[in-house]
Amino acid sequence: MARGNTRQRIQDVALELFAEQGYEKTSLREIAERLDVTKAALYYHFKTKEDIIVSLFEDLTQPIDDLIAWAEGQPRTLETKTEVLRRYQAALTGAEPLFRFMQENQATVRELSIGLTFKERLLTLVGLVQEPDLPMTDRVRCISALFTMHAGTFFMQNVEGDPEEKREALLEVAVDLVTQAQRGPGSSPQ
Amino acid sequence: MARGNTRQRIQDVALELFAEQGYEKTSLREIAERLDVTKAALYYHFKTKEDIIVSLFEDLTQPIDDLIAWAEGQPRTLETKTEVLRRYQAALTGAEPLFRFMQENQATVRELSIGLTFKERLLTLVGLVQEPDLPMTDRVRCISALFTMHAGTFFMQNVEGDPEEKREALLEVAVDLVTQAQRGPGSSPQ
Amino acid sequence: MARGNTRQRIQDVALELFAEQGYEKTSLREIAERLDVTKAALYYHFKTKEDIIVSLFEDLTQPIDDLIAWAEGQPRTLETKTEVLRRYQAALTGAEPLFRFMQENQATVRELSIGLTFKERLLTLVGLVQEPDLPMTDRVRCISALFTMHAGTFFMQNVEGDPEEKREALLEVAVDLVTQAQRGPGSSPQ
Amino acid sequence: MARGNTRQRIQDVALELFAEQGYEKTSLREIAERLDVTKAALYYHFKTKEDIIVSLFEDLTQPIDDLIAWAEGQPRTLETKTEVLRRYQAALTGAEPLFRFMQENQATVRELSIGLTFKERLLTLVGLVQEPDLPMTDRVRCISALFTMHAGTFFMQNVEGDPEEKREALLEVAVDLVTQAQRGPGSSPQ
DNA sequence: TATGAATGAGGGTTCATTCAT
DNA sequence: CATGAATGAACCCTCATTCAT
Repeated sequence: MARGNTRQRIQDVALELFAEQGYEKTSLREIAERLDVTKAALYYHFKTKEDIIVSLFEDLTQPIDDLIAWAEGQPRTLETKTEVLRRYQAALTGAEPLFRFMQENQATVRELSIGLTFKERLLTLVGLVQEPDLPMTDRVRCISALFTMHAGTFFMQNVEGDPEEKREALLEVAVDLVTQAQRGPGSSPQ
Repeated sequence: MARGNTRQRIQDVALELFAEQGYEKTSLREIAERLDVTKAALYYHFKTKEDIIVSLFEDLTQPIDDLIAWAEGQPRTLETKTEVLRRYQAALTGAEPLFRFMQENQATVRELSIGLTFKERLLTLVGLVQEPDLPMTDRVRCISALFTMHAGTFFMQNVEGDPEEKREALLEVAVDLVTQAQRGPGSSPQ
Repeated sequence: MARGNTRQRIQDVALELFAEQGYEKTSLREIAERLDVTKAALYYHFKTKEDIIVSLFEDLTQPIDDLIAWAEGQPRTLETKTEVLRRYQAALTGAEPLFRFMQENQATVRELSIGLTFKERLLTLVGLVQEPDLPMTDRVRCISALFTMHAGTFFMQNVEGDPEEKREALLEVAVDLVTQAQRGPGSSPQ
Repeated sequence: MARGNTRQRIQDVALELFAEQGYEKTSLREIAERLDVTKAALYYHFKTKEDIIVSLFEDLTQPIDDLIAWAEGQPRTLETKTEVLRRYQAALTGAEPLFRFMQENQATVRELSIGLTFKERLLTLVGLVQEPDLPMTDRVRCISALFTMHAGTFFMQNVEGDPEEKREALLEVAVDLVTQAQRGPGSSPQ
């Protein structure tokens, strides 16, 4: 019935299963069965199992690269930084299963070559919200800001409360951390 | 030569390989080969592959349970909370490979029954550094504090600087976050 | 651009690959890719993979059948025999890749039904250069004559020397063998 | 019942099937079934399918290396050369299925790394029955001598006659060729 | 304490082939 | 003439696990 969109359907089902059970524990047979096609059909659309996952990452990488590119063209003000955090959270929310998968399968992702690339991107992002030559404490604050949103997004699901409210709280704390780092040493509230 | 310590050696090698390559990608053959014994020998010491990993987690769980028990017997002052964070960081540092493994193989750990248990423990820990009925923002701060140390410990390896200094910075930021949360409602715009 | 010659191009590429890697190790995908068409396109020109190889053999069989037919119409003199060897060598040289393929993939060719046919043809050829009722030694000489050219053609590539000179030497030795067999029993140099 | 000899039995069955159907067309399933064991059992004894075939070749290589070593220690007389041929024929006869396999699966063997090695050995053998600086014709005679026995051994099965008698005839012709080459240029009966 | 030998299930991958368009 | 999409069968291989010794 549906046709021409098989590639997309493979990606969807694969992501769902990868996120649910992990990459290694998800077999191509499983993916194929859920799509009601043969394993061999998958190979018409993707050269290897790894190719499937890599294709998913490419879809993810783009928004982040866009964000980095945008930020690099802006003045490094608090407003820009806040906006970076806001957009990063949006990206996280928009591609939640993928990010969840990435967070929960780092050991796998690491061998994917794209894995390192992602860590680099995260470091780049950190660089964009922090001033140069900051004391270590403030650099940690910036890293913490990103992690708060990153990990928090997933961990907070175990916490009761309105999702929207939780998201806002995460962003607020992250912005707060970056703000404190912005003021630099000596200005932390006594 | 060495004798009676085979069980321990299996655990050591297993942890090392699990942390390096992930649980699913590490085969018993690999572990056995590195120990220069047969796969069958492993089965003398552990009933299944999962048993090996579970045994590792038990070694990890104890210190955290001790920490929780200790904290529950203390007054919930800032000093106590700071000490909780300090001790948690010590636990992290002392069992780094295991924590790293846990962080990078969540998808696997999740199915281990012990996995949920660990998330619960982390939530308990969060509860111990936060006052009841805190506004969402401050609850996020407490979560963030733990995550900062947790993820930071591993991520900071990609950042230049003296390890000791980095550790201290992580702790400081974490304590800072808890402190801010401590002041609780009334000090943040209500 | 080129048109109508696709069938020929398939044969060319197939032969090249079969000769290089063997029949079983050469996939239709490979052939198709090298021609920059789809696998399905091959099926427009050939009903099966085996059909491709059979078509190649047919092109080869003809010259040999012609040679046999010609020889059967000649008096069985030394001149005729020499000419048979000369023409056989010419056929070998002219269709080198195919003969090489045949020599190196006998196990495959054997199941091709055409395979037996070829061995028969070779035996027929042997019959044409040998007198009836020859002693075993002289029959071996005739077989040896054919083999010398056959295998020699390929093996001699590993030997240094001018190709033309090598070819002539092969023919000379083959003719020599047949000549010795011609003289029959009792005449071999004691 | 039988035990401890499984490795040997695998080799036997594998050789039989490889010789009969070719290497690529013989599946491990087939080998396993014929031995009434699981495919996995094969992998206990051999690391890969290729390993099986390589192990077969090693068993073959030894006698030839021995022959080469022996010949190199002898004076290069006609007697020695005759003995080389005789022993080579003995080796051929003793490991017939393997040689047959090798002859009929050259395309496969070629990629086996051991393949080239074998051609080298054959060239070495040729060197041992020929004087240095022989004219091309006589070098061809020496090559022809080896090929006569080599290919002849298998091809002669299609020829009627007592096997023993055929074998003797092959050897006689081979010795004859080497003898003619020995006398060198100018001595061949015109 | 350990090993040698084997198993059953399943993994990812490739192949020749088909057929509607 | 040719392609895009898919299939079914088979392939080699690896794994966790077992058990007699």
